[in-house]
Amino acid sequence: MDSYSTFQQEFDLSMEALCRRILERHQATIRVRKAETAVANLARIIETTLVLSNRNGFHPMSLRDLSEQSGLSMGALYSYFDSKDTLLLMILGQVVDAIGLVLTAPDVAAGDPLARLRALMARHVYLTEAMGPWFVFAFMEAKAFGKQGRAMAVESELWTEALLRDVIADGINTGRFRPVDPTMAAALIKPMLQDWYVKRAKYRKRGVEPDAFVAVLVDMVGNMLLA
Amino acid sequence: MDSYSTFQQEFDLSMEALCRRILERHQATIRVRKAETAVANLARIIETTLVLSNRNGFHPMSLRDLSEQSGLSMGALYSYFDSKDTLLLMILGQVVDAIGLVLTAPDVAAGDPLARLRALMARHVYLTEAMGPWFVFAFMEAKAFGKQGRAMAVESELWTEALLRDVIADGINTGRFRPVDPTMAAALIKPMLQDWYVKRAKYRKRGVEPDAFVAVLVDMVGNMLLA
DNA sequence: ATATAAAACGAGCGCTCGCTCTTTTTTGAA
DNA sequence: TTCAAAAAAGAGCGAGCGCTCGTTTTATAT
Repeated sequence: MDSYSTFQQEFDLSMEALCRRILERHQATIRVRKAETAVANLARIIETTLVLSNRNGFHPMSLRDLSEQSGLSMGALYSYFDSKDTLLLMILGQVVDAIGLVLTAPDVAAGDPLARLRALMARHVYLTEAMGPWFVFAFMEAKAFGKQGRAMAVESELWTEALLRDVIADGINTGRFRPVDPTMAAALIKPMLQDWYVKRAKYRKRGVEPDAFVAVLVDMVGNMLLA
Repeated sequence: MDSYSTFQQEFDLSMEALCRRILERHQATIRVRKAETAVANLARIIETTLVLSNRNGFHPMSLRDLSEQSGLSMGALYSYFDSKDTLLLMILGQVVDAIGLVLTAPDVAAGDPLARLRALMARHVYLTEAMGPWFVFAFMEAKAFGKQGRAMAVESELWTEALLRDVIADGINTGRFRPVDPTMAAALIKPMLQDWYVKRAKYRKRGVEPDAFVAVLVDMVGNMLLA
């Protein structure tokens, strides 16, 4: 029931849906008026950007490469963003947007601490499974956007960590968890969650599916924390 | 006794020592003959490269930036490497070199499984503490070197993971650890170790020192694995 | 069928990049 | 003090970058 397939039904994180959100947030700079056309081409642009950037990095990707691979001309590209940096910001912004959408959705805050922790971790794994290339991009390229990008990344990191920390603190206060330092425990759980998308290829090669990963994670974290 | 300060006495990972190793490995391309001069300037070059690259990325760093910040002319720089890619390779290669040096050193393989696991994790934390910017650089820029760099990174990742996996498997076979999947356990421990250098600023801000981090890690992993 | 607006096109602009090469400075043995 | 070798210097080169803009193609309404 609380599996990846039900997650996919609950949240629409398809390329089309994500690009529709991007169009909304960047109406001011996108010069194409017909939403249908704009979303379709944004999808082509961003899909290609994620592939090329996750191969060699965003900076090495030239806009001529992007033009060639996406099938849109240089001029057409610049109908959708006013600078290469804006393209980067579109993707980063949508990642932050999706994190907020998924991790603050209701029902995460119900049940006993371990169940809530499980739900939070599962959501994180499922979210990054659905938007793998987006998260890899954000993780690797946040610093390329200078102070603003770095600050955005740090803020998002600390925010997710705080969600974990609060659940752990609750577990300790109700006596279900050992009296560990909740901040440190959260700080150590976060990188395990991130590993799912940063090293996705490794898990794929070993045949580990999202739900199997969540199961192992819950087992390990449970033993780490339970009194 | 088994602390960061004793580690520092055991392994010389000073900038000078590391650059001397780089000079040895790249004698063929480095045109400066006097070792003393070469090591001193390599140190300036690499120190500056790490600072500039970890700020905005290796590709965005121009060699004119590097020249200006390091105080060496364009011509002088090209006495130490024959291309920007070679400079990247020098740093990546020295990271791999140091991993091999530190993690295969004797005495890691003695004692009971948890002690050996502790020793391995401590060494990893201390190594990445001593060479923080090097590891951040390698982590972020490995893909910028195409297939060769990616392969190097994956190989190094799996090699370290295998060390963890073998100790965990031993622990399970001798009945000291719970019967978990050793590969998955190792796969989850690795990102916690990497977090120490990837998010170093966060831990610094919270006043967490290397030995404190190791202590928390051992506590958590111990509860994760002990029968 | 025609007019008009929307969208896509792609050669070309100015500029900065990685890299080279001649010249100048520094070094150290005689 | 001299002078040849070693090292550093930095202007200059062609290539390729991000980005623009006059033109052409496509879509839509009359």
